[in-house]
Amino acid sequence: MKVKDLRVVKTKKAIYQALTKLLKDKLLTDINVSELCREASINRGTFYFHYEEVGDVFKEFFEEVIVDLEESYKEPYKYISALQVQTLDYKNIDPKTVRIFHHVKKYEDFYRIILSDNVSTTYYYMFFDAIRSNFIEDSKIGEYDESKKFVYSFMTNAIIGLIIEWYRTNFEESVDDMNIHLVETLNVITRS
Amino acid sequence: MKVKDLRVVKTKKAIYQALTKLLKDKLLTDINVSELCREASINRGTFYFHYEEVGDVFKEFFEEVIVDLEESYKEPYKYISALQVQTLDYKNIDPKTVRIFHHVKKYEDFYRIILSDNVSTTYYYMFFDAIRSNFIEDSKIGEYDESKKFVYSFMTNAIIGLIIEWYRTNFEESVDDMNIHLVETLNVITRS
DNA sequence: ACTGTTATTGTACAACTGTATGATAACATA
DNA sequence: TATGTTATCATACAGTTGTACAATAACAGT
Repeated sequence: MKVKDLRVVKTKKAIYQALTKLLKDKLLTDINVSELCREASINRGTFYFHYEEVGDVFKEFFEEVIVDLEESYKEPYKYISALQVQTLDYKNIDPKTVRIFHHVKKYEDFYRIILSDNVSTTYYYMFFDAIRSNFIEDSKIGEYDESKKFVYSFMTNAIIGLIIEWYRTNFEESVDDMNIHLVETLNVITRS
Repeated sequence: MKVKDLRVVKTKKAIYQALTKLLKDKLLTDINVSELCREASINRGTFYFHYEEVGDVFKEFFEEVIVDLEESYKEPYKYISALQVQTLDYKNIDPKTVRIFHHVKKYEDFYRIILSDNVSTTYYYMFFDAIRSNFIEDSKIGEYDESKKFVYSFMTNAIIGLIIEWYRTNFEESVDDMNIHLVETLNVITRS
């Protein structure tokens, strides 16, 4: 059984490095296949043997980011927020949502691309589905409640809404700030 | 002063009709400039005189859809929901949100494209900003409350989250169904 | 080491892209 | 009606795209 063909490993590594380098200077949308292959020193035909477009490579990047999102959502949370120290008002926050904020902050450079204008919605939906899956696994033990699917999509996209606003403020707020915004928002909603 | 150059009007009309026709058979992503110009019987150079890519034409389409969204959000609401007749439990729904659902249903064919995978996020953000603006104008009289911007983005994207789920069920639910989903979702959130 | 499989390369091709140019026709205004 | 402006067209060009093919080299299993 083939575990890893060294030729493929080498080729993909070259492509990854090339894309990483090019992304430092130009937008994902502005990078074309020829340029990427030139930078990676691989034949263009080889690229098409593995991918269809430049975005597919970025998609593989983002898939690893999504893995981190899922891992950090599941693992025991050891981060002590300054908020939790200061006051107990925030104790009833869903403590897991803050991990999403941490994750986004960690991969800030990626989310600047994913949430930017004029990129494919594919990455957005990858993000959406990942968060939504986490929410579902988190709330139900065992069976999936079909009737709740609108609730999950509502909550998932609401959180992404906060992250979009975060992105638009150039990620200036801290993770704790984002948590405060979430709590305040939930307060506004439950009060109406 | 030039109000409308007949040449431009004619050209754009041809492009609009061509794009409309092509969209019946293929995805927006699969329509290229050459094909569009061939269908519209205009010179390719003329296209580039007005636009940069096929998506720009669709953007003009969607801008009109957005105008309808804003109009229908503002105009006095005359639609009597079966829900409002049946029960009074739903009287405290934000009555204006249902208009968004009506609008999406009305332009279902458009939102099938906007919300589909692998299209530009540009249209998503146009939709997002339109709804968000409406929410803001709706809640404040006069000055804009900067501190509430996360609340607006949260609520806006939450509603779009419902619409994404609606899209994924192929818009099978009725507008009233969507209203029920919204109310149920808000109930779940306020109960937690 | 041998053999069949497969990834990579170079090359080629028709089609599309984005831009530029000059000619022409439609436009606006005096 | 005459004149300057500008949208459209035809053409051209270098570069990209997606695909195809044969040759070659790297791989996996016997």
